[in-house]
Amino acid sequence: MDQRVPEQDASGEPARTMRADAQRNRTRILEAAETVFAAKGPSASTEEIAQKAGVGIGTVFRHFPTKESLLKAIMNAVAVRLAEETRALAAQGDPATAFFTFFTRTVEQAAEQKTVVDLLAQAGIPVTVAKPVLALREAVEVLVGKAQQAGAVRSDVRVPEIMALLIGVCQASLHTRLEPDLRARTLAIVFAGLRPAAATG
Amino acid sequence: MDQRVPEQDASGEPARTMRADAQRNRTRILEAAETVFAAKGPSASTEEIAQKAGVGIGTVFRHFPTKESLLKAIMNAVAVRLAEETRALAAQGDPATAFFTFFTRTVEQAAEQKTVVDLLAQAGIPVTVAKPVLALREAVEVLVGKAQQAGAVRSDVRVPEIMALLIGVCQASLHTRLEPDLRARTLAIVFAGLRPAAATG
Amino acid sequence: MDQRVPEQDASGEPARTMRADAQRNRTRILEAAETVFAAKGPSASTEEIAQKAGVGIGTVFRHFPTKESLLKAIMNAVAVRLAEETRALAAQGDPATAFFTFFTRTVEQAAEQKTVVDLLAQAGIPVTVAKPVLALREAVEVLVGKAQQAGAVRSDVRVPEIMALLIGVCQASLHTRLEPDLRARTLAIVFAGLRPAAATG
Amino acid sequence: MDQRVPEQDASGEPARTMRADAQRNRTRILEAAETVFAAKGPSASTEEIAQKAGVGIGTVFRHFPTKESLLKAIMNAVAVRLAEETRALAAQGDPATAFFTFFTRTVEQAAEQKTVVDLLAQAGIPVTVAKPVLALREAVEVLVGKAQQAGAVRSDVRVPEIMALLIGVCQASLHTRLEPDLRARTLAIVFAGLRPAAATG
DNA sequence: AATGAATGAGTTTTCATTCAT
DNA sequence: CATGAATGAAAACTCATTCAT
Repeated sequence: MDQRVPEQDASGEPARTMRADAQRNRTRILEAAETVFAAKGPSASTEEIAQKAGVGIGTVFRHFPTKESLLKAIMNAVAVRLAEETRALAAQGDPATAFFTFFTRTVEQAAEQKTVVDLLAQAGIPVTVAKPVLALREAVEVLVGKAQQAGAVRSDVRVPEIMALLIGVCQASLHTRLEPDLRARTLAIVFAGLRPAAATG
Repeated sequence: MDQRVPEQDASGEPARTMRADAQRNRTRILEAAETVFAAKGPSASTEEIAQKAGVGIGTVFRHFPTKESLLKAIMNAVAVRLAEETRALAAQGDPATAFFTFFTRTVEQAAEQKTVVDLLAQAGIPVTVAKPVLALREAVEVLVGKAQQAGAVRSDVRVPEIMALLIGVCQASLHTRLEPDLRARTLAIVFAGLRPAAATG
Repeated sequence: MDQRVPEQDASGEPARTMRADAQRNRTRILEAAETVFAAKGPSASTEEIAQKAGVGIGTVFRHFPTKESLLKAIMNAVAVRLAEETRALAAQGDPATAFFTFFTRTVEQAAEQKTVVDLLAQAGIPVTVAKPVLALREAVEVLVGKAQQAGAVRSDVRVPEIMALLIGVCQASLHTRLEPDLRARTLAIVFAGLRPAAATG
Repeated sequence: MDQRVPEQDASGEPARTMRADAQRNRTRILEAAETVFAAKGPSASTEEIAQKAGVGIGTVFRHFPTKESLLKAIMNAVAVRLAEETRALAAQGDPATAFFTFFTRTVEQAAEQKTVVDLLAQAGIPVTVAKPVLALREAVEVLVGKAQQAGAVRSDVRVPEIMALLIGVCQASLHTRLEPDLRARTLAIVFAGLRPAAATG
């Protein structure tokens, strides 16, 4: 009677084999959590998330025994998505542009998503990061590497400081709340700093 | 018969004329609050602050009728301090260096002080900021102006994006927690982006 | 699988379909609240009510998100009860007696119940009263109308002043605390004032 | 150096011999308390009273060691005033009218003064009433006695029920908030009940 | 004697987490 | 498994009362 689903995950670590409805609930909770946390930050109440997901609060806690675990799960989910996008960009044509496009796009998303910022903050710390977050980090490394080979990014900069800048601008973007113009000018400075001196002169 | 103290302020707006002991307590509360908020962020409990300040909780609420008002007061206090430091730097010798010194120093402080970050976040938003925060903003403007006249900063960058970067790097610094090396490399990129292209080539 | 109870209400507005235990708790809270408020007035603490009801304080606030809402709920509950009693009296035999019986009985209850008094006070004010309180007001109107048709109450008195007197004597009764004799003499005066002059002479 | 004042009291029990300024403060506190309690009921904060009186809160507590004692003091003060007015009415011309005038006037005052109501409530209870309140009670007795001798009030009614009615109508008047018309009709019923049957027919 | 700052117990309210249904 | 009711430990805030100035 229990229709098991082989787990496609793509949304956090747990879930080995799950009843179909449980799987469905898990997804809905994650989606709701992402929306709510994105809007109100991590202090949003679990109850609200349950409501938005259309499940009882008990169900939320069955899937994620702790609020913190829920937070981690959605970070991972976002990480997976971002990593995918990043890999897609890396696979595309122009290596010189790809990295800057990624950077810009990420900051734009962050302007509306507290979650992305927190996520990136985690990716910046090399300790105890879950696999999906590491995957993101690696995808970025690839992107940067190609950009450097293409001469679009100075060869002496390394990934950690790029992540730091990415996080920083994302967070600043959050606070400056959607001022596309200002965002562009801020990015321009960072990009100027990343490009080889020759490329600017 | 009530020995009054003329109030030196430099630490928040209120307090016209205050009994000496009240003044003392107010200061201790602000210090405690700064420490605690710096360590745990604004969700730290008022009770803890009272304890650290060595006063009853009622005393905290007598001085700051709302948690938010306490938060604002310490933001202002930090702003006053930062603004003073900034002005001092501006008055000093080399305009070409002063701005970069300020930027670096502020980021270093932020690495340990959540408060500074939140404060700067406020300074970045031009809406309804208290006077001390505005004062800080203006002090930065002066500093940047001088650096531009000295040819140390590109003349087309404006203060808002500089504030955005400052906030961003401060916040990133908070998350990367005390990695002086990484911090230096991150700043190097930003500074490279700020300097005129000619200066680099 | 959640045995629902169709709700008989008669005790406040909310609660569409409720789990049996929740229904039980709701009732117990209302009873406790009525007792406690009756004894100590509306400044009694919610905690005490929770204790008397044998539930955690959280449960009280789950059912009544505000102290005020609890207060309103019990007023409504009492109103419902009073209105029912009043209608029952109106349906009974002698219209000439029914009204006076109602008046006397209500005052007797009030002698022990602060709540009833406050409730009646509400019924006396024609502004924004909840439905149950209005229902009570209407039930009284019927009762008075019949008494007037039976010639037991002067035809020129109207309901508002009767409510005012009812409230007044109830409140006085509260303060004079259980002096049945004095209560009777007080009511005698009011009743004499309500009866047609002819009936007295 | 201490200019003592022989105490004219008229405002509560304490105060044997007092420095002139202390006496002044005491009076101002009582006045402020009466205003504030009248407006907000006994739950008004002592701090507010101190402020309105223009004294420090410590001063209030020096004069009235307990909030309750302050409450009692102002009740007494009002009682003294009422008793005086009552005696004045008794001394005047028409005994048949005096009592009804007193009743009406008192109710009118009560419509705006919570204090008067609470005071009268106390007067209704024969236990442990302070002297001034007793004085009021006696003044009313005189008034009623004269009205009865003049045949304006039934000879079988006694003071306690009259006090009960007075309290009741006062309180109702408080709740019905200043509806002069309704107040008049309510009083009419009570007065009809108090007058001898013959007088009505 | 006056002042007003300090105190801390008490009150309302929220929310993560558990558990009976 | 799902549900949502129950729980109770905080947390913010109030206020009568005390006490140093």
